[in-house]
Amino acid sequence: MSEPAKPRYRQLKELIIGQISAGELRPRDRVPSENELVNATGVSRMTANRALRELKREGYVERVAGVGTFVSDFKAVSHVLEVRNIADEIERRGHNHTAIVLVQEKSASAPGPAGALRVDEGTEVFHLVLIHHENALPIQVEHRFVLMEFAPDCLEQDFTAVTPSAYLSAISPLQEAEHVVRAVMPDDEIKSSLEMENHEPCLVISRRTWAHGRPVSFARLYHPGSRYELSGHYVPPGTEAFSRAAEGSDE
Amino acid sequence: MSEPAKPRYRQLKELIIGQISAGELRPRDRVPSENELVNATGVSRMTANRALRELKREGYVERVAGVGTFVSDFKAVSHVLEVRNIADEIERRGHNHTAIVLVQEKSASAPGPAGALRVDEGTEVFHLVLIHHENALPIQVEHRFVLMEFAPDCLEQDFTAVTPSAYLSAISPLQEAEHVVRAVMPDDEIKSSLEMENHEPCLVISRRTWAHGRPVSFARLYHPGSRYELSGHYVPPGTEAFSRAAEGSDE
DNA sequence: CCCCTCAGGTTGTATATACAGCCTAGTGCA
DNA sequence: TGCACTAGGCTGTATATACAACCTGAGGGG
Repeated sequence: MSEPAKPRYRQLKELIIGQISAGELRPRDRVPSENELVNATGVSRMTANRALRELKREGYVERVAGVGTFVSDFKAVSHVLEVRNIADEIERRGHNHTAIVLVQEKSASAPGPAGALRVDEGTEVFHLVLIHHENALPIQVEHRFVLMEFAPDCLEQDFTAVTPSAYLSAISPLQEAEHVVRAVMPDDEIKSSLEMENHEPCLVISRRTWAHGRPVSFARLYHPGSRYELSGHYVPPGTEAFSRAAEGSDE
Repeated sequence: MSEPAKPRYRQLKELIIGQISAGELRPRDRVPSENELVNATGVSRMTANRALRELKREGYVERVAGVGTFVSDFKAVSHVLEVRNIADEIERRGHNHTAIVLVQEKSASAPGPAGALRVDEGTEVFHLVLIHHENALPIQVEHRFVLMEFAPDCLEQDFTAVTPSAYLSAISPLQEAEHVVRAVMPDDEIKSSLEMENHEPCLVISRRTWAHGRPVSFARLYHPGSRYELSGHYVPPGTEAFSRAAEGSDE
């Protein structure tokens, strides 16, 4: 084996995860305290603390100061729909990304985007429409609305080179995002842009990004429903559950 | 203020996040090393280490042993589509959840589920079909396939009382899940079960859960596309980005 | 000119120690 | 019986120290 000896705090974590996984420790059971782990395994308390602290952050256990550490009721069956920069997404697949800009203008915001951006209906915002291609196959139509004060040079950008998502991230690197996923029937414009069959449904991801504590950008991302799948395989930073599952695990 | 004095590692984190947020530290910029933080702020190196280690886990910075710490290109615009137990989901909204069991039997697995569960086509698996209601409105059709060896008493369960998801969690509390989201046109059975209009599309979440290092359950969850929305507001444990955004942040 | 080596800075881990804050259980007093 | 208090265990944080592993860049030898 190519085992350069796992660090001790990791061994401790895996020991405990193993006991939980094997049923020796059941939900709500008490996990050995830091000092008990010190006595049992010979590590220092700080090492035991790190192991338990990380297990807590990962959802395996809950800790109460003065009381103890307990196995979580059930590890949150988690998630994972990471939708970031479609260009990156495509690059990761080793494919080629190109984009066509259909609309790049100032316009009065419609009720939907206005509500999402928390501005009055009719407020001028930047409006973008792009078609993203993966190896010449249209894969996403992006309708985006951006607060003018947030990105004043939005009209001068070349969004075939840098996606709006990447551009906005560059302006304010600390963005949070909300996503809403829906299935709809596409209108004719979307349908032809994505070269879709007649009665094929469409997956719409509405994304709102926040900066400085308020929404600054709202986008509707249209995908051909059956052609493109959002896979749960990608592991966002900090999500360790999936990497464990992926790397074979039991030892 | 009701400030019981934040711990120093937290102050350090907020200091650095503040500098990134204000643009003083830009993506790819070098963040002060642990020792520099020690000299600058007077904390011990272990405290600086903890601050930087957590910032790394949260996606703010990247660290390279022997080189330094650097501001992330952009904080992964993250995610959040948490799909867990639909009953819990409905309860959280303060509504009433009921379920109808249409199918609960052993059956030979079709190619799709067989592939997902990594068994041969035709292998006998438990097959469930349920309709979930939120306040008498049909909200989800659940087609589920479970490995027989994993849940031998699957036929005796009353899934109107405990959802399959909760039941499986109880059997093996440590489950991981993958999700794939697609939009499709429902077949007649789904369409009538969900009381859908004629050409309304359908949101399908395919979920595969893992236990003991292998897939044990595969489900297709059908939602009426336009009636039900998966909101990104829920904050899963360990996702600190959203809670920060929620609690007001700048201090 | 290229390659090797080595020094120094940086992260990653581990330990021993210390104190604060929280909670529980039990003691003792009224 | 019922209440107040306390001792002890537990987590949370902080520090000082140590060594290993890693990377870069400078310098020297071929």
